[in-house]
Amino acid sequence: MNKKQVTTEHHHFPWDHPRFRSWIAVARACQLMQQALTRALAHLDVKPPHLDILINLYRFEGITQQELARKLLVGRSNMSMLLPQLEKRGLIERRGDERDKRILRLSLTSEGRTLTEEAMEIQTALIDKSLAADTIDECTVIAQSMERLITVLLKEDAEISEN
Amino acid sequence: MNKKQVTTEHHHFPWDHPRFRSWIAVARACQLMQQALTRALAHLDVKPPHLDILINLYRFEGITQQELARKLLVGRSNMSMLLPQLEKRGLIERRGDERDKRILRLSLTSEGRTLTEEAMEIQTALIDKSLAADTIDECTVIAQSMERLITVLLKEDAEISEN
DNA sequence: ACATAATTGTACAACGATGAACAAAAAGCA
DNA sequence: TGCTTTTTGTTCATCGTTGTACAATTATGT
Repeated sequence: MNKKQVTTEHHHFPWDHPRFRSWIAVARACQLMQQALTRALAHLDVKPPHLDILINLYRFEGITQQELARKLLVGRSNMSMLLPQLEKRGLIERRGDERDKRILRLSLTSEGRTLTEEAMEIQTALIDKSLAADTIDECTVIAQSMERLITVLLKEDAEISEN
Repeated sequence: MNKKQVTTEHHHFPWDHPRFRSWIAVARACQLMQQALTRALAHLDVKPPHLDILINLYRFEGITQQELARKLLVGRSNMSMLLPQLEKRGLIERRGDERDKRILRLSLTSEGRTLTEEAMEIQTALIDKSLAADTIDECTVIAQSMERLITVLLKEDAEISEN
């Protein structure tokens, strides 16, 4: 009994499948992290989607709504819903471009920048605590694996959009 | 210029922070995987939340709605919305427990089991393709890291719920 | 036993995300 | 130049998820 009889395992059930198990863990971890981040940011009246936007404006000043939506992997209509809210709160500015009157260039106000820095510190602290048991090497393995996966799936998306 | 002047890097920006970068990649990968899975399952008229339910009923026959919600990290009301849909489609059954008349015990019908097996194969194939570049060892590193993270955050949740 | 608290599932209102249809502007092309 | 196509952003109807309030049932404690 219990001897290794087969070298090519057949994985009758998905949860016996190493990649499947890994991915399930990744998905659950994401869900929990999202919930934890939502609570951690609540006192700033900022939710994860808002923070995603703010961080990208922090990095890429003058980006357009379209580019922002593409980076965040959401639809343009989503930006059309969220950005006016942030604008009314005085966190961001939307200025029309002179050369191309279709596009709106986005930037943080100084209050927006301050709030973003606060929120990023909270998020960084949460991530740090959650991954505290991992070495930097392990983090690098994870990052590279996920970036490969992102590349694979984005390439597929592009091919689908081509029709 | 460009000489290494500091040995203790201070990570002025989050995106220079290894753990932060790793986590951002994880989150984006999850988003893309969710979208890809939605498309891959569309022809079965099954969406990722449905599949999550079906897989858990496949593994844990006779589970209650409460337990199911806890496993899936969603609210009970969510189950109250989704399960009747699956029941009307003849994929699952809900039977009241005799000893405790509050709870409903869930199980798959034979059609539900068949559909679940089909859908799991699709999901497994997608995961396999997406993680094809990773060795089993790398997958194990990822799974262990994520499971540690899940443990950490679940423990926090429990402490918060205690009040 | 009885009253109170906790658990389980449901109903509903509120919020967020999505995709399709639309208008305005720019680019491509004859 | 004029016409069509593409790009950019908005609006709106729809769907999914959440949290709260509620009813029914069970557990707890005196």
